[in-house]
Amino acid sequence: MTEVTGGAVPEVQETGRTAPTRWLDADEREAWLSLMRVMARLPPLLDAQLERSAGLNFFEYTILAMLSEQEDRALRMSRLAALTDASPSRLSHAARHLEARGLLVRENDPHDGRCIRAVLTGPGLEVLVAAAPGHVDAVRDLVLDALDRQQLTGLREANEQILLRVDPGQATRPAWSVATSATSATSATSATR
Amino acid sequence: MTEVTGGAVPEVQETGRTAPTRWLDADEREAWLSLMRVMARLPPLLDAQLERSAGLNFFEYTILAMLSEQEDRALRMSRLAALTDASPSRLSHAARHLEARGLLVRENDPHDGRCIRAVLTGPGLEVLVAAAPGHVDAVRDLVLDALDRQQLTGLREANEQILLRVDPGQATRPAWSVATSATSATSATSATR
DNA sequence: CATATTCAATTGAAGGTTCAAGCAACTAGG
DNA sequence: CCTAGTTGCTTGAACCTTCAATTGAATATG
Repeated sequence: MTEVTGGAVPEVQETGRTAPTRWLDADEREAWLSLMRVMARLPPLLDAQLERSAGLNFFEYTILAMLSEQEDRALRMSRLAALTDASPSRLSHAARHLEARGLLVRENDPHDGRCIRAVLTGPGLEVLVAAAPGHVDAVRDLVLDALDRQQLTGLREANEQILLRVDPGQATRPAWSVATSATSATSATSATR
Repeated sequence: MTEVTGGAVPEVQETGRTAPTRWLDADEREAWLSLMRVMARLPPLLDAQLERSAGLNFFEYTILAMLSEQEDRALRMSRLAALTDASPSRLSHAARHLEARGLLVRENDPHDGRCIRAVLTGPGLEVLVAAAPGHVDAVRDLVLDALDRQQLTGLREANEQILLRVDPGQATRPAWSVATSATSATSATSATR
């Protein structure tokens, strides 16, 4: 069988070059394992909650939330794809579904014939507003309320370091400031102030 | 449009009950957003690296890694599903693919006619061993080497708190101890000590 | 011992994501 | 201009995951 992560093992790399390959020590393994398990278990739970209570999956919810945060409730598809961490193709398929349900419409951009603006409809906003509280509660129950302020900061700091590697361009971050969180978006609800 | 996360908004819950719904403050939003983005971007990158270099996806790699950590290179399907955070169905489909490629075999468990033991084959171990270094390098590049020891601990602590909520039974944790990380497993390679 | 229930695993269909073209509309070079 | 190349988006096929239904084996109940 195997003792794990101990000795260095020269091995062929992806590129074909040889390298030492540093295996993981105990701390690194525990940290990596915990992240793997969160990544595996959390998204299905959020999906399920939204699916049950609003007939949306997490990705569809995020799309509507992003649109609701815009002043004109609209975004170009390419920008929307970046904000939702989705490929153009994935967004295009999802937008077709949402459009078929009347939750958004797509229209040509007058400034650039190539671009298409996705616009949140009234019914789309209604569905989002109805789904938001349950979703926020789920995020609280599963994530935020499990952490004290220090742990919250620790989580954020680590994840932001990781994002520097994983998403070097930081393409997905909204330019203006911060207001990207899919959850927050939803408060499109009431607080118009 | 919307100012976000500010005011409390009475709203109907999933269960139909009324509740205040505490929106997210700035720190919570930033933390949650960073986690969402890591969950969205990291898995595809690991998948792509493994797919290119070994013709495996992350899930298939994890299956082989889990098996390689066992003394007899075998696990019952249900146990394997728990260890890999997968549904029985998902594992069954994946096992069929891996078996078709000769990387594992499934045989009846003599102790319980209902159970099936998945066993890693020689070629399966070879594929895993060939894939391991590149995968570990990717995990280092994208995650571990982005963090100092304190951040690593912070990440782990927060994720373990989250897992207490997300996976109350802790069903997926290997009983014996720690050696679950998919990455570590791979060192089945050399270190037999 | 017959029957009902639970458990382990599989199956096929439905739904979502990725991948590799492909099609317009814009832009730059000659 | 006009041609070549780039950009924004869509499409269909292949792939993977989920969901509901099913089989067979073990266990519990009367």
